[in-house]
Amino acid sequence: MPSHILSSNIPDIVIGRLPVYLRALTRLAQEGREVTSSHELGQRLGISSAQIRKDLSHFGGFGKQGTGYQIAYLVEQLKQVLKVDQEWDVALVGAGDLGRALAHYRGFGDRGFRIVSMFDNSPDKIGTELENFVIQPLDDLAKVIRERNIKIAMIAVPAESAQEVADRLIEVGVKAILNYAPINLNVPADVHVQYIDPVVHLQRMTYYL
Amino acid sequence: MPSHILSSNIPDIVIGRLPVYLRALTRLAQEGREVTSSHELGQRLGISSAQIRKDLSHFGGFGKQGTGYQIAYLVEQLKQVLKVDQEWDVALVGAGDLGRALAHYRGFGDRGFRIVSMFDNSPDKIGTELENFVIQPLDDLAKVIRERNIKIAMIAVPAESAQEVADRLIEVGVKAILNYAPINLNVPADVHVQYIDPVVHLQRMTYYL
DNA sequence: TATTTATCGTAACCAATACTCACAATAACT
DNA sequence: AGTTATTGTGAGTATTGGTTACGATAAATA
Repeated sequence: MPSHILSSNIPDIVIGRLPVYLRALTRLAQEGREVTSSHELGQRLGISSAQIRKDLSHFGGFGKQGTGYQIAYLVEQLKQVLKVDQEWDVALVGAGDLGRALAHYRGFGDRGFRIVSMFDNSPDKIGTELENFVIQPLDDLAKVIRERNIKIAMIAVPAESAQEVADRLIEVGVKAILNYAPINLNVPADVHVQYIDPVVHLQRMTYYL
Repeated sequence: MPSHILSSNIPDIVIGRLPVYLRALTRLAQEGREVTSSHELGQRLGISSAQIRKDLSHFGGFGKQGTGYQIAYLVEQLKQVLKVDQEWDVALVGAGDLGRALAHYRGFGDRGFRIVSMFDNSPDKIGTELENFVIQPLDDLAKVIRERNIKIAMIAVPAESAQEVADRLIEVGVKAILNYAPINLNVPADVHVQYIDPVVHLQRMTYYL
């Protein structure tokens, strides 16, 4: 077992690829495959086989020379590394079109996440039932998140209120935020943020057209 | 004017930051500000001022020593660089929860994009009116995209059909794809893809929790 | 059993590059 | 005229990201 497992100096870019590997492997498993190789996986993902082997080797030797990788086993190991071998409770703030689409999305459950509560401050939305929970007022946010010890939240509110929502989330212990609001958030160093802004993503491509 | 403007060897990572600068600058303008500095912008975005100046210098000198950057002018210039000083027609494939949320999203118009047609293959969705267009059958995809010369598409269909949809889009000339389906797409080198998978983004953070 | 083929894990290497630092140049303000 | 603020960029550095190569191992085959 490599010593650097604990030292946590593994490049972010490597961590960033692991979920993609995991997704592809899960899909392979769904297709009925039991074994794969770094070559095959690389081909599917447009990544060199060496890169994949090196990335994985940061966390241990998951394969067998001559044979390849047992898919089920590798999936299990990657889930452990990414800490998604458990189910995380997630709070969702904002019940607009996007918030509701996220609430309906069926893809969270089997990949490690479960939306357990949803907040909005619009009177006509509060109290509405959606999936199996009720939309709660923003004022209950602190209480609920503290009680359930929620560490992950998704922000789907307008840009104007996003920073304030983030501040409140962080104050009560949230450490990871998936931000759909088209604005940069200022957060302490120990809080992680991922941004999803379709326009930014589109604008990253138009340059090359 | 630097000579390397044309040579197009500007690192992707730099291009990737420009939309974020643009977004922050637009916001500053909305707040009524007229001038800003690399320091201020950097502080807002958590980036060093030197980095911002260097990024911008790839494309020309947009600021004034001693004064800073005229926000309106810099916005205009960045839009030009990113080619979003025009409005791009975008096709949207998939009219599920997510597709409909995207169709309703008001944030595209003023940032360079306009969804002009929407496709689905479910009989009960085809023909439905949504915003100001009618959901069309997938079989019309080629015709419409060719006619309108659409270069950008968003994919919001299940993983199973995403690759096939991508293939059809590419065949009729689409060069940029924003893929919401949780699967990797195989595309030719001249086609650009950006991925949005909330679960992948969440899994990139759980590692650090 | 010996040989061939497939594949992993990793050491060594290389090159890109990403970012910082420092400073001259310039503008505005006092 | 002097002070302060700020840009644009040249130089330098460290990172690091990725490739290549190869020994080790496993399975298949002759």
